[in-house]
Amino acid sequence: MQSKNVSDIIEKYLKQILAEASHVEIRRSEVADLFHVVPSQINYVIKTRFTIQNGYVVESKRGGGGYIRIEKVKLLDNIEVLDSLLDIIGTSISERDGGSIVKTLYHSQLLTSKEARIILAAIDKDSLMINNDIETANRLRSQILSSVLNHLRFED
Amino acid sequence: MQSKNVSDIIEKYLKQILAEASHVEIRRSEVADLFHVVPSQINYVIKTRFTIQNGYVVESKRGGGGYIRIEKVKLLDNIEVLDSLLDIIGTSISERDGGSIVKTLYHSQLLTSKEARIILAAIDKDSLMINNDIETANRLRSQILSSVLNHLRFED
DNA sequence: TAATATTAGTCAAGATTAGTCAGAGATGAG
DNA sequence: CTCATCTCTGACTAATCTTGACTAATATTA
Repeated sequence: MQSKNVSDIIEKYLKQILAEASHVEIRRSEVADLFHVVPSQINYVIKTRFTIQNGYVVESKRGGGGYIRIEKVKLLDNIEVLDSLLDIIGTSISERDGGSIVKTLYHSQLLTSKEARIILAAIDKDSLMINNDIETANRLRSQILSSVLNHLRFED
Repeated sequence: MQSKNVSDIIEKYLKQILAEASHVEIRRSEVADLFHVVPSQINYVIKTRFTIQNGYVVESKRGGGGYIRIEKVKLLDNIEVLDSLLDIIGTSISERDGGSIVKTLYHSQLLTSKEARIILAAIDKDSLMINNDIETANRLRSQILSSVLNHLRFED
């Protein structure tokens, strides 16, 4: 099962480092040079293979001394509930349904009551209303809830 | 963790002092000489890394005997600082400044690390971007952060 | 008080990184 | 063979760091 494309090879290279260390910090252009590809391909590899769903957290900085840092996080067991809730959230969700999602998470003991209240404050109608546009608020609510749920997959 | 730029190194130097003392007082030109940079780079380091968002208060004096003094403030002792943060949030705030505020709240033990990560997920650019409009995202971020901070203020 | 010396502040240009996006190219299933 | 999807490229964009010329405030000296 040889890797047929460079993206797979770069992925393997990074994961090999991550097998021994909890994180890896690279200079984008150096890794691109190493594999004789354009720098933006590194972004492609990261975007397609080091997602939060797969248990990776990526951060970066531009400018002098810039870097890309990939961290491997430990995924929790028993998170099927997150996937089913993510399906329900979809691309748009009402305040009422969003509140139900948060309650479910609380009752599943994935959130404390304080954490639940923080999220409710964030997806409140007043926080998300722009130009009195309910549909936009619903879209934003789904984006925020999805992002939060994806971060609940792991523990620090 | 190789700080490849001088600003990071100067930041680390100052924070090392602040880890032991509640404040640090420097002569700008001396620190600039120490790291072989122009004096105005010290201003850059302070402006980007020792803001009130980050939990620091800076004062200075020009002329003979001039100095720059950096003080680490404690949120728990200073309700006024929470007000300052709300002022800074205003009606629009960047992802960077918003992130700094959340991290400061965590370091001040007003948030657990999980609570901080939930908020960071909620105010992430990807969560708030609608129609690729950064200014709208900044406005939403300020609304969400204000809501959460006000919630924290009236809690135990 | 006025002139001079001694500090720090501001700002914008240039350098140095990473990010985005649309389109071209490659691959594989049917 | 064709279409859908994945991979790869490069032009353009954005963020961050570094520098230095100019400005402003304060202290000292004449």
